[in-house]
Amino acid sequence: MYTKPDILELYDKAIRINKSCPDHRRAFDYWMQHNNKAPEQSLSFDTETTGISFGVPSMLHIGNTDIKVYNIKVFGISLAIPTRKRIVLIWARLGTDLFDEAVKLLGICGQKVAHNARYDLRVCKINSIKITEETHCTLTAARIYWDRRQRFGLQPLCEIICPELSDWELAVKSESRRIKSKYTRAGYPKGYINYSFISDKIMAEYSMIDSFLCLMIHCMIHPRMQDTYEEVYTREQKVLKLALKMEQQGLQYDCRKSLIEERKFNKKAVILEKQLYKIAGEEFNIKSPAQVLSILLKLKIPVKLITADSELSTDKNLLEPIVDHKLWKNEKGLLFLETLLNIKAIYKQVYSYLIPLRKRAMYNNGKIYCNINATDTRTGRTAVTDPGLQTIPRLISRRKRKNPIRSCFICRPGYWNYHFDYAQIEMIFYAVLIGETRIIDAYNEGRDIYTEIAQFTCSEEDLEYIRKTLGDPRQQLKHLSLAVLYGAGVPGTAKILQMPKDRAASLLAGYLEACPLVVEYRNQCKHELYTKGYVEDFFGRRYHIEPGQAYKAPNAVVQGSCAQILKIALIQINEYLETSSDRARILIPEHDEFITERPSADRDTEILFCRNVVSAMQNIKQLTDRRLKIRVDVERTKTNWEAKKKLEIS
DNA sequence: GCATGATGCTT
DNA sequence: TGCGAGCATCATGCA
Repeated sequence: MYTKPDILELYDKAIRINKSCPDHRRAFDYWMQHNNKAPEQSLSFDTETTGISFGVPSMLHIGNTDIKVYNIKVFGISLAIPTRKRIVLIWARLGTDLFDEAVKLLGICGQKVAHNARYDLRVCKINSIKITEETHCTLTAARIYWDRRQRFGLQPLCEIICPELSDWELAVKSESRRIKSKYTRAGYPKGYINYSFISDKIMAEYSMIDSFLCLMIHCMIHPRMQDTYEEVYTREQKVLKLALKMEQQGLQYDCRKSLIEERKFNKKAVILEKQLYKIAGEEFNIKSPAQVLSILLKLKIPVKLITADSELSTDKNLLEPIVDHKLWKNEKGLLFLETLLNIKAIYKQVYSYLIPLRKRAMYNNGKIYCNINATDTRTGRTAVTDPGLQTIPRLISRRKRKNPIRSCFICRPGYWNYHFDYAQIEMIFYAVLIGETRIIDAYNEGRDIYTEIAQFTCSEEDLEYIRKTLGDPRQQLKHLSLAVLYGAGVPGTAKILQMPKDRAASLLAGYLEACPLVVEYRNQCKHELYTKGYVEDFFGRRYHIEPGQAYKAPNAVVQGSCAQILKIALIQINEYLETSSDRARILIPEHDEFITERPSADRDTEILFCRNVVSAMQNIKQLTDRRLKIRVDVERTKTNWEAKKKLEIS
């Protein structure tokens, strides 16, 4: 058995930087003054690394060669260990005895604490550092305890908790800048310099305070988590682990197919570019809004056509109607706009998706890894970054064709992918929230809610107008309903539905008149914001919003509640998978959808698997309490995401 | 080199 | 009076 005193003894023999560091003295004083009590057998830690991207090696550009460097390496660990009488801070650099002891300590005793634990746990895993106990995350706790309006890096948190200690990272920041510019001047490539270049003295002062603050924050918040937010907090703890697991699985990506599509797009783009320059009479940078505007003005487009909020703009939503409804009486001009929109759509596909995704996959044997951020958003939604896999296009805009990007995401050999999608969950939650029984009833009886909404909110005249100028009324009413939920006013409605303001105003007025509960709920929110300063979601989680921005409240409550449901579902699906013999895995969450994979098997077990997942998604107390059975659509594919087909399981 | 604005993709 | 939550790209202006 390894105990704390061992490392403390070792520490006594090691460098004693804290004796001479004023920052540390201030930190100790602060701790003693506020008499913070740390949980028994706890310690906080922080890892210092030489790189920050996961799954993607950093690239060094040296001369004409690109060199791949897998450089996410721990080069140091700092610990803050509370003992009965004092708090011991340790900075241990890779290669020292102290480092080895620190690693051992992480592996055995007591409760661990880290700020943004997901990151540190990931780093430790990659570097084969074992962390046995549950790790608490101060970032997660801070997000829950305060509200989600602000960022909660360690420094901003410090401003809230202990402003007198909040300038501890200045030295390391300025040193980092100094070294970077020195090496850059000497011709070293970008990204070559990291914190491991900084002297041990400065690094130690910085890093020890870092983990100390983390411990202090934990001591302050954790008891309150247990009192008030136990359910929410333990849920986030579980999701944290699952996010880590999903991040490390990666998604299969077909680089060859991607490259082929890329070339097709580029070929088209070259032709279109030539056409565009010919019409314009000169070459210009199509990616620059300013240059596009000047060309448009040169072609003498009526200024009011491209004006939004009294400012000139080249926004797609502004330009598209001009082409679609021939609002500009100029054949050449319309051709210009049409070509421009097509080129921009192609650029989007190629530069935002195809190229970045392919590059990532190429360096990782056809796998794409991402960051799954389960806590760090205002409403508690899960965000996926680096790359942002939640925004892969469904259709190519303007052409309304199936998008080739989705066909590049392929199933692993021998596996099927299953997509589980909550049907219209946000609208239903909204209906429940405001008590709109007409929508709930329609949903429960299996009717389409937007068709229903269209019937009781629109006059015949409006419906006729929509049908004539915009197309399918159901789709438009869906847009309108969501816009209302998001708090859009007349200008917003006009923009979303691409109609004149007076028409939008009457449509919106009709909608609100037919749904008085919408207005009533908005007023209720406003009242709560004025009296209490926050609104609560179905889980008792609070959203602090300025009363002046009350229009944001309904959306926060709905989106927040849905995010919680998704998290509960994630945990329950995982629980099922762990007990089943399916060898199935959750690949990634996408707002109101889960993508999973499972080895191919016969139809019976497949249906059973789907039913179990679906029931894990439906059997949620907060749903059943409200007599809600949210429909879950299941789709499956054995090739790629674009080819997925609906699967009936009932 | 960095911050900011404009734009566009998702739900 | 009012356009929710995200992420990613590129151009531009400033230091």
